[in-house]
Amino acid sequence: MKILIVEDEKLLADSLRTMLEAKGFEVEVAYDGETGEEYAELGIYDLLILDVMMPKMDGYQVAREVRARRCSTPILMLTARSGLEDRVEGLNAGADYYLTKPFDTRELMACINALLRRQGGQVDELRYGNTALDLASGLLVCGENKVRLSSREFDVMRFLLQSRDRNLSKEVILSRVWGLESNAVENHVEVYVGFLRKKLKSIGSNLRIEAVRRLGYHLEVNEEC
Amino acid sequence: MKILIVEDEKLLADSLRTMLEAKGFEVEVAYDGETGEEYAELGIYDLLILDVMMPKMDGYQVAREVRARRCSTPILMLTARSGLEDRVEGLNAGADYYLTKPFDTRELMACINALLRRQGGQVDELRYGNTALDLASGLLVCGENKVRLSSREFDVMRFLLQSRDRNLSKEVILSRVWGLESNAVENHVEVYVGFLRKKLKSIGSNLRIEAVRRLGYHLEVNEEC
DNA sequence: TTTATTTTTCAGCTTCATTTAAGGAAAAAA
DNA sequence: TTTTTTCCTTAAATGAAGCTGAAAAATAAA
Repeated sequence: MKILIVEDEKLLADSLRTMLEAKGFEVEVAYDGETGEEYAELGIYDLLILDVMMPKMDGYQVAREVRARRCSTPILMLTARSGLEDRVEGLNAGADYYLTKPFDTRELMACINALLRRQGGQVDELRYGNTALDLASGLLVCGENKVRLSSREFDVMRFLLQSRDRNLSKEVILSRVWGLESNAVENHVEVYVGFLRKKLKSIGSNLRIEAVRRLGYHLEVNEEC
Repeated sequence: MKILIVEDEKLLADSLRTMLEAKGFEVEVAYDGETGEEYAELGIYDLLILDVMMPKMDGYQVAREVRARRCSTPILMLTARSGLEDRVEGLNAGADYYLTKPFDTRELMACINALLRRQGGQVDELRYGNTALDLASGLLVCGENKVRLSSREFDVMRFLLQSRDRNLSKEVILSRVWGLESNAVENHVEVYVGFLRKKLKSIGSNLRIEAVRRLGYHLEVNEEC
């Protein structure tokens, strides 16, 4: 699970990151609204945590922009302002939850879990076609047949499964799986798609990873199978 | 949109109902937890509003039972208890939002909208006639039939759909789709219009790309179809 | 350490979306 | 009518995008 924190106070941002990483989340941080929006719109996160009070571009604006771009990642708003108006504005801007500082760790975790649960985060396997990816064991299962996926293969497969029929560009897959800072190249995606195709075939899956030139990859259920 | 209110205080329940009905929702009320659970598990509601403090079966329990039955309707918890423990318990019981009384009407509406918005499942597509272009997958859809568009075809089709009945000269299409710096020629547009016509026909679309001599192309809905 | 596994790099190969080009059809102009 | 212009269609050429196998490098396991 990948979380983006948009927060200008480095101290708070870093303590949040530490806490979430301890809970097993992958975390990336943007220290201002513009960068935050840019990252968020990649559509590679499972959750956005936005601070409201930030210089230049505040959290409301980020939320509105992100939603205007039809990006539907859940948004948790975090702020010291506890007024009614603020809560209403936050929710109307596209946030899914509004939490006021100071907040308790358990409360934050409860919120995050509630939001991810709805997103489908609580499931322990991803199914599509005749195939399932067991999230706990990292096994790709089709009937009696199973293969073990390496960690990278697993990440790519999960992203494809989570995004179903949506088209994913290599760029997006790279930033989601290898991370924004990584210097991985597009051929990595091609190679891993190759690995996955081989493994899908080996267990008799009816899933196909289709390439659409210039646009990316997407999963499909192959009917004649 | 259908909402179930589970609330034992008749006064509050009725005022909520009135308010929500005024906003155009269909509302049903259960005055105790057991009835509430029973109704909720029908799975016919778009949202549950649960009071926490109720005789016999409280809101937490209702939420837990409903979730245990794998019913995923969004739950809004409503309560006078504002303690941290309560909020955490509510969220962990399966609620999606926790609102403390007394609450403002606008805030409640903002919450409800936030929850329903998420429920709606964002689809972004361009519709016209009996046909839709799914922007996420790049598919051109007409009822049961779909075709995949190539990257160029997609760009041209999107531009045509965005401009609806307006007339688009080849020059404009070229500069918009191929870019200003490109050295593409007008025949490219002609060829791609040909491709799109073929694909539109293949899925039984009633859209037609009409040519107007010297002026360009525009989309039309063909009535006799 | 050695060995095994996973990830990255790279070069050559394949393929198919796009481009090019040319001839035909239809409309407009002369 | 003939000529000219504009649009349509088809088919072949091309080139960039994607695929693959094998080796190198990195990482984990024994």
